[in-house]
Amino acid sequence: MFEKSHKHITCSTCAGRKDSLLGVLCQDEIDHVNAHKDSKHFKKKQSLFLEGSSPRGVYCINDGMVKIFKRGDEGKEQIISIAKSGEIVGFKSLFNEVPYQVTAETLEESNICFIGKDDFLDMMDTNPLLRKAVIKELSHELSDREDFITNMSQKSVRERLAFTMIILQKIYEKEPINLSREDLANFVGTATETLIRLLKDFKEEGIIEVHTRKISVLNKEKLFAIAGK
Amino acid sequence: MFEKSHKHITCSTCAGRKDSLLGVLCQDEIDHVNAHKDSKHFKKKQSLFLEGSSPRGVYCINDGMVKIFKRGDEGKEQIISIAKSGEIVGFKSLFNEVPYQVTAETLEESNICFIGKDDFLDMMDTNPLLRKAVIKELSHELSDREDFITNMSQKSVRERLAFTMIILQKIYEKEPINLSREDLANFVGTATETLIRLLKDFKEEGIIEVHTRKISVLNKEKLFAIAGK
DNA sequence: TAAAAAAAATGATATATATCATATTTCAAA
DNA sequence: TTTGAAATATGATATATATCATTTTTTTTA
Repeated sequence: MFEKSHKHITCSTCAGRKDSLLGVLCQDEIDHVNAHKDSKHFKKKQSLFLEGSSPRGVYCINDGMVKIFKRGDEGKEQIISIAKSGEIVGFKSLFNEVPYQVTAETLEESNICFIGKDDFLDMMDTNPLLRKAVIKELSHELSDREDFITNMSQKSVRERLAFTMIILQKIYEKEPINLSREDLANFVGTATETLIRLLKDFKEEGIIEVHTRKISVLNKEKLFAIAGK
Repeated sequence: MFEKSHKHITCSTCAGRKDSLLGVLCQDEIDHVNAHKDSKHFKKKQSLFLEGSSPRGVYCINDGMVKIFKRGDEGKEQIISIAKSGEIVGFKSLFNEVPYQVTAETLEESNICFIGKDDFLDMMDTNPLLRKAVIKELSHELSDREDFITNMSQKSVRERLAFTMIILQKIYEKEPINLSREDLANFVGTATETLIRLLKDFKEEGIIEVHTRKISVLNKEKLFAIAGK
């Protein structure tokens, strides 16, 4: 059940934590985080942090969804990833000692906890498992991005849309994909109008079903076939 | 002077090491690496490792240049980065426990040392500085890739070429850029013919000078202006 | 519930870039 | 030095996709 209040969210009962980076923490550490973190309720379209600002800590999504994007020269967003419950965002720039290179903004109402930089870095120093998990996560994201680059450069928009729908379906699981056409376009890396037209094609080909903005995948196999590899 | 033999390369006299990831090692560690590593001479177009194969260690470029690329569905290469003397390649997949996601191949004759997986991971466990350096490097590369994605999706080929030339000039320093047109195209993410035509434009605009395959940048400012941001 | 604003959809058009074909130049090997 | 192969270059053409304009639908707010 969605909790709207500013009430404290308890780490030990946080459903997402187990499979997150913080799943490796011991009880002492969880207690410490729990005591020091900040629980906050975010409305839709609120930002957690902005590209160019200085990192002060990490954000732990208890409930909700967050888009991570960069702005190009003309201000157009390129969505890099979408994070949901159980995921931790904003830790990359912590190690880099540079301002955030991306912006994080909620896609829907969300409950998100904030863990201060020092608390997080201290845990990194003392907990080898956390360290390993962070390094592994960074490596994983890196190869993800390299895939993304290759897709961007070699696939058509139609192929990329199929690929993106597969990713989004994993994120939304049983729920229909619920993103604005503009966000979708900014994830695929295309113009909104082009995206809308391709979506129509997919609809006519029986690959997806659309209810206003919500999109359900009907034929995953076809998506795979279009996306390639 | 370029050393062609299979002779051992000595870490303590390796010019590149100081500013590399391994610049943080203490004397003991350097001695250990020096005793355990493998020095190898690579001819042009030899691969260090292949996408899909299992990581066995890391490669430390003493002298030479290496391209890192992925193959798209149709086998076309997308160059992700170019590494040169002093850089270490192939460490990402080490932490990921997955096969290499990219291929590394020499662009010219190179002397490259190989450090076994266990040796490297052991140092990571015992040397906090190395750990920090690796994490920082991963974070840095990550934001690099995210820039790359945004450029790919929002810039024209002409803009991307300008951007790529700026990067390449940093890599080649005073030397002219020495890459095949195909490699250049595969870095920019375009067709070879398109790349050649744009190169011709740049030449006619006095931005670059071309001697067969070697390209010198004459007007860096113009490149910046075209690349944007 | 109506009015206003935002998002989605459609249409017409322009163009950057890919693709295919062919010619020319450069390089390597005999 | 000649020969063949590979790389580079040029030309012609097709098309996917961006862009701009407008309409329709949906959502938000008063």
